[in-house]
Amino acid sequence: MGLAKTEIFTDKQNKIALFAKVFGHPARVAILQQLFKLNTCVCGDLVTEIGLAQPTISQHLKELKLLGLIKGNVEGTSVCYCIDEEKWLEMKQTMQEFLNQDIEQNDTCC
Amino acid sequence: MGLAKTEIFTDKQNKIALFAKVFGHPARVAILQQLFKLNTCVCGDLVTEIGLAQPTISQHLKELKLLGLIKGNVEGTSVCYCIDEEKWLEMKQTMQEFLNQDIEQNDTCC
DNA sequence: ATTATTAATCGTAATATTGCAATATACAAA
DNA sequence: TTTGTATATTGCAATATTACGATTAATAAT
Repeated sequence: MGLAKTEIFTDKQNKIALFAKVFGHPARVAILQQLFKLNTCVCGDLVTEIGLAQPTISQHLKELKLLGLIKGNVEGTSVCYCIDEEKWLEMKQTMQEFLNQDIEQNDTCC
Repeated sequence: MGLAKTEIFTDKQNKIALFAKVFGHPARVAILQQLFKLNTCVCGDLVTEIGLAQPTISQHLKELKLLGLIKGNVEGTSVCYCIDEEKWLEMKQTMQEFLNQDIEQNDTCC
């Protein structure tokens, strides 16, 4: 299979999984950190900064763009990518709600 | 390949990616939510609660256990799984540091 | 001892992901 | 218009993930 049975889960569970999945690769983590650091950034910078081939970076950028976490502006022959702050906030809230879960009662089982 | 080049990233970037990856499947999100809700929980309950086959749930539990986020206690013929609160806290701090990143300067590129 | 119950493991099919070389596209400069 | 520069797309090989049937292992109950 290799195919998640998304239809048996809630929208929220699928949403959390989708956001988490995109952070599940160190290259995408590194790209996002770079975009936060230098708010202005072209793809070429990322290729030299991170040690992956240009098509590979381009592919990772595509996934981040697909989720809406980043947006790109064409600027001559290069493209300027940056964080979509609104979407980032939405994602952050979804993830933090999940991370901040607390144990309801402690029935001392483990 | 299908193989991430972890050696070119920092330990922290790889750590974030590893934690995020385990949340990158709705079944594991659902399992964790169940474990938070009922602090005492056996694998069988999860199989009926979530709609996946027993071996599939067992496999997802294994991944969560491998990362240390949950621990299991044998209790007769069944196994009682629960959140490892200490590890969860460690993970939470790592992830929140990443999520709470802020734009450094705003060079109005996008 | 035999049988039932529960969870783990094995094996395997289907699909997804990662990475890159080669190529295409789009714009700028000469 | 040709040439250079920067990014996207295509195609593909290697590996990973997901899901589950069949089986095994371990304990409980009879």
